[in-house]
Amino acid sequence: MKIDEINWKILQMLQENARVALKDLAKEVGLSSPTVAERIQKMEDAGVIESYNTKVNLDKLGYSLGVYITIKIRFGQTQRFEEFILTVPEISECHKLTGRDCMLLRGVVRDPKHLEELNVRLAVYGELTTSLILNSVMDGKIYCEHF
Amino acid sequence: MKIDEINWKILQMLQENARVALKDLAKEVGLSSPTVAERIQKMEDAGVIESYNTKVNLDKLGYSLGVYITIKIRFGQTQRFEEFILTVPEISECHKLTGRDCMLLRGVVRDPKHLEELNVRLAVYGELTTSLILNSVMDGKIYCEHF
DNA sequence: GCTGAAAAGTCCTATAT
DNA sequence: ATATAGGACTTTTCAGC
Repeated sequence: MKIDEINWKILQMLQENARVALKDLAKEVGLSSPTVAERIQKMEDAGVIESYNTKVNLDKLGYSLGVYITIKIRFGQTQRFEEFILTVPEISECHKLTGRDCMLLRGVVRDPKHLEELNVRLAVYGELTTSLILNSVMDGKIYCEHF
Repeated sequence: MKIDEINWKILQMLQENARVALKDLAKEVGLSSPTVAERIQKMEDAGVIESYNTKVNLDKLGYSLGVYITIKIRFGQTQRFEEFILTVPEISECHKLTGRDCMLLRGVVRDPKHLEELNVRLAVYGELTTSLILNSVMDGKIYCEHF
């Protein structure tokens, strides 16, 4: 799919605020609303626009510790682990990586005790290495041009 | 901030689709549109709703390799690194973690050559360990209840 | 804190270039 | 492929409960 400068601008604005009005997008890029709507529709159909999400601040809801956990899955447990991890509410990301500790998890917990409890649940499937997020310098940047 | 069952439902629907119409939210939770609008406004003001984002599929735009990179920052380079990393278009997340290799980066590149080129730019600031994302089992799950 | 109705604003569809 | 305009729909405002 070809993304011209206008579509990059539209993508940039949608990334900044998914609820922006068509009319404002249209004004910004210098096209009419129907045209912008059509361009967005095409990007959705092509899968370039995957979804419109709302970022919830879990810290404000009492989940103040962010964690990354690597797990070296025990032999033969991979499939069972992948099914299990989908059901764990504390975990929001699970990536299979190259390297020794092949699974990387991102999660959120209320406090150290909650983390310990989460670790126990996960440890069934393999050896864990847990790191706390001390500070997120950047989290979910906007892509607005080719690089 | 107190999040009752209705607000959780609203948050859940907004996380699934940030562009959902107020009218549909209202119908789903059994309240009028103005009430739902007011509840959303309050959650925005309280910082519980942080932002409305659009997820762009970078794979479809030619950036087919996702990577996690840990970097052990050279002594004294932390601040310079944190300023630098904000300007690197390939990197979308940067977290300071507990543990030995204190910075975790998430990025996206076109191909191995592009990755090599990115690594060279980053290696100025410390020792790198790069892992490719082979498969994302889960990426950005929806939180829809207390746990 | 919620509702309902009216006003304001936005979006969609059809038509035209 | 884009623009314009009218009608349809959605959101917001506000008086009242």
